[in-house]
Amino acid sequence: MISKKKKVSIYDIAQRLGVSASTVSRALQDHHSIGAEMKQLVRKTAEEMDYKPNRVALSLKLGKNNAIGVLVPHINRNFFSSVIEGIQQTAAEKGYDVLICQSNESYSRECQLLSALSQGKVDGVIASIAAGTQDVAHFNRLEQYGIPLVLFDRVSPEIPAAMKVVVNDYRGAYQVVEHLYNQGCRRIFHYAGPQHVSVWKHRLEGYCDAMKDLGLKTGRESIVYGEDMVREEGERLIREVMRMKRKPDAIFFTSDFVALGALVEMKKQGLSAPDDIAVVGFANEPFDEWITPSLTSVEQYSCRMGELVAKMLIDKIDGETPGDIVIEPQLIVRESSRKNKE
Amino acid sequence: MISKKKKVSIYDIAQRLGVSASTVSRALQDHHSIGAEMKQLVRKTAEEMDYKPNRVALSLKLGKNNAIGVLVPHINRNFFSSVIEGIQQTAAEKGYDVLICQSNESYSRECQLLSALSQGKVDGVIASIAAGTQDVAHFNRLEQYGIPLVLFDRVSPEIPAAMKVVVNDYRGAYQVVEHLYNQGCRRIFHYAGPQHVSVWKHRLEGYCDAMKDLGLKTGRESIVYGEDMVREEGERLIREVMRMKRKPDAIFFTSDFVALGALVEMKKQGLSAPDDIAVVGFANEPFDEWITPSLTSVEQYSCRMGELVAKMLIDKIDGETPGDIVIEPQLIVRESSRKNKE
DNA sequence: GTGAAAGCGCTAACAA
DNA sequence: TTGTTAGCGCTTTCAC
Repeated sequence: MISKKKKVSIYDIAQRLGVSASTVSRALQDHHSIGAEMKQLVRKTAEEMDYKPNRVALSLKLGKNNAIGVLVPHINRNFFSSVIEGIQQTAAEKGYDVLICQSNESYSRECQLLSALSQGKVDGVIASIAAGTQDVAHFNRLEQYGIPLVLFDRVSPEIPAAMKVVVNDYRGAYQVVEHLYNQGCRRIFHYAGPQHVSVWKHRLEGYCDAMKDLGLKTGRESIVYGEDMVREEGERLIREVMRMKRKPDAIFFTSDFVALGALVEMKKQGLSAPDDIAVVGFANEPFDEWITPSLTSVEQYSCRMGELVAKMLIDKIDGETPGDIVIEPQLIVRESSRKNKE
Repeated sequence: MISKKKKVSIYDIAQRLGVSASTVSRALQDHHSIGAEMKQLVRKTAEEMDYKPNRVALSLKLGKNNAIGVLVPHINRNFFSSVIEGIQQTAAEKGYDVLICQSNESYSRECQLLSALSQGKVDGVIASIAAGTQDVAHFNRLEQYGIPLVLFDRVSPEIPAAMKVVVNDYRGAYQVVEHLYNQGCRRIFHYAGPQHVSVWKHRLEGYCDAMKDLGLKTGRESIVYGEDMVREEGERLIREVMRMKRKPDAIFFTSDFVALGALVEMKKQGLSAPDDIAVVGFANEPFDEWITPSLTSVEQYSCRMGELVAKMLIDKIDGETPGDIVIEPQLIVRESSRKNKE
């Protein structure tokens, strides 16, 4: 390997030109106190010498990194990678770098990562809380260090200083039940997620209220609590349902993946959706429209969510105090729940 | 908002303890020249004062960032987000931060981002070349600045200094053709991607060689060149195929998304896969096994790829010179091409 | 075993 | 219009 070229600094330029470093610095910043010819000359020389400003030095000096940290449960999940895409987009436009971390849904990992993010590399943090997290004190600590925090999707009321961007999960769930009701379903079950996670809690509330408002009963049997929200849980549920004397005529899953498992198992068991049991998911994963039957779900506008959340954080970094945002979700009706063919 | 607490530095600790900053620094690093009691005291005080080392200052001083830059065409694509997940995992284990950028397949954006990544924030770069890129000089420039580069998946032979991690696309494609041949297909078409992208070029080569070795003809008609490799192109292709006098009995798509479009359009046109036309994709996207018929594809071990690529870059940063890696892909046979029911 | 001082690359008072 | 200087927070030689 040939010589690793020494990086060129403003001092090198200054020396070559016989001026001081500050002149070079100012010229490069287009400072008004520098003459046009000088600016021209400096810029030309910088170009020639292939000068690149050192952003680390800049950060240290200015106390500003132009970087934001993003902490999510998983990168490789359509919802989160879409949000990240949105964050990236907006951040890049505003000149911010994006530092990515994943908690793997683990509380201890989340603590570690937040602590690392407090070590001065980022100007603010965007996060979505891990499923394994019950105590959120570590998030509040961030603000103590003066690092603005914006939460999205999985939020907590116990982090007062954080701004929030969420989907109206309550409304989304409510609409799902209404839709199922309109399709003629009356015995509607709900597969709920762990209740310490905000989104799953709100969806359950939406389900319960809608059922009540429509005069439908929700009993012990009609609400099932999931754990990891993976495909296998959906398959398991269907096997359980097969053993029930009074089967549901619809199941509203709080996750597309669990719903997918259910659809697969239903096929295996000779049950049809929507005719035997209507099925609805949540999150509108891309595969929803490709599977058979295609899966009714709730769109959360994840990419847009990322854009909003990034904009909100950057505004906060700039000293503004934007308000929380609630995104209205949209029910996407597909084959798995459409009984009235119109 | 209450007072933004001033960050505590080693000087604050030193002052409180009536010792010098260097003592504190050394104590914190467990330097041998510091007495056990002193170390103990410093650590306790640091804890009490909630001291967090400033990693920016560290970077500047040491000339080492413990950060790597990742530049991909799109974050929100299963293949890339899986690779990123793998990169993240390994990087985190080795104490590296991960900075994410996306080129959106655009050449000019890729140039900009690489230039930004040369500004001293990262110790090395991992990249996969944008589809819009023909000239790769900007990648070679990185090495001039002494920033190690590792390419994955979409690579180029014209970037000599970069290490590479790729899938054996040639073998993957070759195996697809063999498989289709064994299923009785003889008129096998290939939907190829833009040929300046390495992976698509190699897949085409594998296809051509396999066809030749098996004594099958490949004519002008049998190779179709795609552009953006999206669903719609698959649908379009099937409509074109409908107009042909001699239809293919199999189509090997170089992308699962295009294959998906084809399957959808085939259903609409009343064609069945694999009976009328066997269909194979590439990349083994998660939805492949959920759609009907399930889609035969080629697994690329993307998450593992991310781990390897991160390890390789970090080794390179540490001054080692690891060799290129070729991952052997695996053909996953599913309904869309399985004619002999065994 | 501990302290003083230089310096990583840059900016921004303050001087001239 | 330009130069001098201090300092962002840290490590590390060199001295004691």
